[in-house]
Amino acid sequence: MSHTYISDLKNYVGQPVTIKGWLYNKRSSGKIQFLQVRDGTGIVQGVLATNDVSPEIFQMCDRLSQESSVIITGLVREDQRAPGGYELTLTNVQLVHLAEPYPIALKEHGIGFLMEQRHLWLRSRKQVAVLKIRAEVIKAIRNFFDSRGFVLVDTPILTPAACEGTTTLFEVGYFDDKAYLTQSGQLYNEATAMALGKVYCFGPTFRAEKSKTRKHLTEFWMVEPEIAYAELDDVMNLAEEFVYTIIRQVLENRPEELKILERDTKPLEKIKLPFPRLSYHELAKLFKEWQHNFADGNDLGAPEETVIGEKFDQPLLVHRFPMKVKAFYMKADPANPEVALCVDVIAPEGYGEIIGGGQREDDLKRLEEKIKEHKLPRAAFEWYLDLRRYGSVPHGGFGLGVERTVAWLCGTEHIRECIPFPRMLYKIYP
RNA sequence: UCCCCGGUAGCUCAAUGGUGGAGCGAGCGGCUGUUAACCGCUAGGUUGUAGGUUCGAAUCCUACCCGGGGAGCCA
Repeated sequence: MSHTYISDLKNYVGQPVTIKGWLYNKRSSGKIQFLQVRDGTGIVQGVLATNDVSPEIFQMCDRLSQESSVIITGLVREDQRAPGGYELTLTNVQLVHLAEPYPIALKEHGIGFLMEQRHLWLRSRKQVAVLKIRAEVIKAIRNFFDSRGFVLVDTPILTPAACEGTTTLFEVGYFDDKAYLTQSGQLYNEATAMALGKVYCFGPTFRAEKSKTRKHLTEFWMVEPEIAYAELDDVMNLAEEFVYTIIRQVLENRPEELKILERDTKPLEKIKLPFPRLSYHELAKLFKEWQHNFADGNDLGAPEETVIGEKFDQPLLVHRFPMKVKAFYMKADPANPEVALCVDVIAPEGYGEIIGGGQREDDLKRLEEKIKEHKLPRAAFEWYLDLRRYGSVPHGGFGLGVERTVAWLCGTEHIRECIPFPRMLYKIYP
């Protein structure tokens, strides 16, 4: 049986249509009922009058519970009184399943309760809007790289050792051995970039750190481009064009969803290329001027990200951090070996670091020293060292966190709403 | 892992040492244009768990469990 989607109703004014969906809300005045039905593409109000349908159908509708699945048929009319501008004069309502009393009412709920009901919470308007924007961000990401000659290469989820050796990994059994869930595809991407030139990987990433903040998930999605023959400036240029392209595409294609989320789009509209760039030391000097208590030499923390969010209305590229606070594979700046050729992109409005990346160490000897300094198991990195033995070239790339980006664009308080089923510290249900 | 806050009806909350309530939701009834509709009635509770103080504990104390917020680390 063919049916129409609510998002297409504007093309059917004056015609009868059938909608298949779920009852979002209902109001009744005895002889007239208003059924609000959602189908994933939108919500439409159906008007049910005693004159238009049989008494059996009218009585059945009077008993409909929230989220009951229904198939409704009626004439499409334009009406200012209807939410959405269009409504259906119903001629038939078919009950598919009468829902049990629905736990999520159309009112305020606590976050703990909603997270327990995540599988049902996803049906509500704002959650649907967030998921559509997430899909748009992912589409923008893939389109950006695909249209620029990058090849999508999937890196492994199960890995034999820590990529960076610093953060805590999820350990899993691997036959008689141990394996770890990936925390980054970068090292493998360096290998594939030497094969294909420009590559990107896009997949889930796992961090077993006991982080408990609005910016952390234990399972999150990351896109990581890697480019052979690229230096830090190339990486920074790519990163800012990339972020800008995502913003423009979401503003262009998802205005309705941003509106549902009550996102003030002005701060997003005014983002322009190029983004401001500061070296770590320039930024440290600014912190001093602003009388912000910042220990020069440390990595940026949440308080610093908040200050940056207040002082800059554009994404900020911070480059050349001290080597000490960065991973072993970072290449030192020939002009000042104390700092790394790396870059973080800090989103405005306090959303923090959305990109981390830079140029990789391409010299065999220096990389061997760094592995020793960081006390990493050399044997696990022999293949990685091979990349510096056979045609080593300058190269670099970055990683962008999808949920942090979606949280920023949607203006959500917490990134847990930006992935369908978030995994967080001690939370894995549903 | 550390610091702070909380746990009372299905949900959101009130009751601050003296008879546990309201709104929403649910059930029943009313209403022909509702916008989180409205009006009336009904049901709904071992106050997170265990112990302690007290004539008397939702309320004070201790431990534990669970949740929320923040820090560090990171995307």
